[in-house]
Amino acid sequence: MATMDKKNVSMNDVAVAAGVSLKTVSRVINEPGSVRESTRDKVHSAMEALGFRTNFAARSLKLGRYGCIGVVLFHLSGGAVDMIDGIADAAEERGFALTMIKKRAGEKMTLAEAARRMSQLPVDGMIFNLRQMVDDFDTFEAPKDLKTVIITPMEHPACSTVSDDQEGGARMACEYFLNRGHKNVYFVSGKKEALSSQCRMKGWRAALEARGIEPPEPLQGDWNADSGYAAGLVLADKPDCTAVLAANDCMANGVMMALRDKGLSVPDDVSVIGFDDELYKTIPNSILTSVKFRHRELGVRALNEVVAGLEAPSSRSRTLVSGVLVERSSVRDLRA
Amino acid sequence: MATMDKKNVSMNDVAVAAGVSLKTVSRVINEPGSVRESTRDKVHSAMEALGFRTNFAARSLKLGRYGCIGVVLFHLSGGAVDMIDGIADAAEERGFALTMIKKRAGEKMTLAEAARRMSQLPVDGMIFNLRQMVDDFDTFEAPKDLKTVIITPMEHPACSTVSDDQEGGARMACEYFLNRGHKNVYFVSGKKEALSSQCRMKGWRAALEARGIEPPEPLQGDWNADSGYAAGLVLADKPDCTAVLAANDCMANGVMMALRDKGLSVPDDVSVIGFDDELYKTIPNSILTSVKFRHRELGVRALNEVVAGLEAPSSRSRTLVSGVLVERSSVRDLRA
DNA sequence: TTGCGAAATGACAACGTTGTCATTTCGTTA
DNA sequence: TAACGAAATGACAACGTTGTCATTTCGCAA
Repeated sequence: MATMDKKNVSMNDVAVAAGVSLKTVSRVINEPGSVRESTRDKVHSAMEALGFRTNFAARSLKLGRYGCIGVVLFHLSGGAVDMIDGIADAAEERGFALTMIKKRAGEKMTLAEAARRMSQLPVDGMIFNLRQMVDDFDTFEAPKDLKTVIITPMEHPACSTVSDDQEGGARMACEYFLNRGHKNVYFVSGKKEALSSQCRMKGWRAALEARGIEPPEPLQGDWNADSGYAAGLVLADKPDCTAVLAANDCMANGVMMALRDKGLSVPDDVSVIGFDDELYKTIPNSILTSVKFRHRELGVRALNEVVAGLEAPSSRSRTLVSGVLVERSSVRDLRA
Repeated sequence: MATMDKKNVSMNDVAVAAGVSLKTVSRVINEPGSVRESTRDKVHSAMEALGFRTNFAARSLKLGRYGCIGVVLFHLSGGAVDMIDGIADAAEERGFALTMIKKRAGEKMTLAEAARRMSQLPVDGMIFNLRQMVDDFDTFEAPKDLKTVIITPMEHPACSTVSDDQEGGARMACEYFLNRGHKNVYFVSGKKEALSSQCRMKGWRAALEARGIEPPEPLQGDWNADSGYAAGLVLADKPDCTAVLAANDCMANGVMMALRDKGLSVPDDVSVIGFDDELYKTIPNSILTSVKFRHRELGVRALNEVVAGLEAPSSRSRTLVSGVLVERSSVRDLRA
């Protein structure tokens, strides 16, 4: 509606239109209480008429901060949606926006590169989502003035980290088996480069060894049902196999289908636990007991950790978000 | 290593340290060819020693652009990961970062609000991901200087839109049935507020009506397998039901399980097609034929559309990304 | 009405970069 | 060596906002 000659409407334009000074316009925006109502109205009308919007660059230049948190996606997988959702919601709540960059498919990216790129963008702090190992993990030094949080199950010497307690979740599942009279637990892994698979395997090993049980050779899967099915065929022939822990629900389902095809029943002959609790979405009346991680919570924690550390970027903490065992009927109690 | 007295190292600091002028430092960064090599080296050393990083705010203030594209997530669901992945990759390739905000869970957000918030952030253009209807959709006017692309199956009077061809995909699936001798197709819908479900239903209707077939009453589902199972139980009792189109793979699987439990075989007795082609991840040896949309491609197109329109924000286009029918064996050819 | 303190408003510099234009330095030819 | 054009470098303003400090206006009591 209004005349639109200049490209961008500045506070000065508003000030002239409203017949007040530049500073008064600034005050109307940032400290409205300190401006007389009649003046405020004039300014508001002028802003409306001219279609004024604060200039982000000028504002942050003056303030020395952006109100944005950087997010680097090294890897974007299924569970990442909920995590991003958590990050975004928490950011929203605390008045931050997100600035996002991503490792390009097929390209390598080190933490140092990611940090260098991010630090040229509008960010007050940053979150790295790191689900696979990266070359310079141990040697990486974060910019001293930019709080950096890494979402990863590994511990970092200098940066704060946040992670699902993958290891604890796996231990919990194993103990659930063992407490119900199972003498051993077989394991089907995910893709071997995935840290979550590695950690789940580690937790499984630890739980067995804690009870003096020698862990059997783990079966290698690739997250998908077919690899679980293949593993299930192998396991069906092992007479001592009464309990199987699969590194995700899809493979767990593959295992169950293979067992069934081999004439075995779950849970009567073999008990199974998976991870992620998502099978119920795809399988009606799903019976699979599963370890569920709270990815959303993970994102929330990561963002809060960054925001909390904005003033003290070199602080360091380690947060573990515990998993939950969602019980259904795929585990038999052998003591009964 | 270097002394760190000031909070931020500016070009001026570098210039002093290198014994050159401010402008020369600027040139080393932006037009290295125009600076003598010996000078360039001095400046580079100084930058290194002081840990200089260009100040985003000052730079964009001067340039009048940010190199960032805004992304508003009205709704974050499963398929969104791949789309975000596509947006992020395409952005990366074209040298843009992403600025992201999200509708808060449980809160309403209009397009106008989203645009107002985004236009105060560092963005040169923006993408709205809109998978449900929003109050001000038809009346919304985008900021005249900010290219706006909406990812949505609906047509917008003023903004460019990008979408999967949901309707076309559904038509394609129906015709696939009809061309194989089926006389009718039943439909199981997703959540009714979801635009994708609405469009899939619309395409299904259109395909049947185009052949003079009266579409049967659609069955209401909620995307999950259990609702598909319930629908399957109903359909199993309909003697004229030889073909079922389910609005996603999970429900399709539910339908198939119900049919099986009712003693019917897929595809011998009833044929089934789903959407999204993701069942194979969860079910070993999956037989389900499914319409797959290229979400990644969708994201890439959306980003490219924004970038292409940066100079002419008021331009308007409509992009449809076609789906693909992934054939497996869940459809019987009745003509054989 | 005058005087006074408080409230409201304004003038100006500064944030760190890049564009414009002027100046210096260099390499070459007469 | 002098003179010249090209290459390299520098001085200064400008982008649009906010902080500091000075000035004006207001409401109220004397």
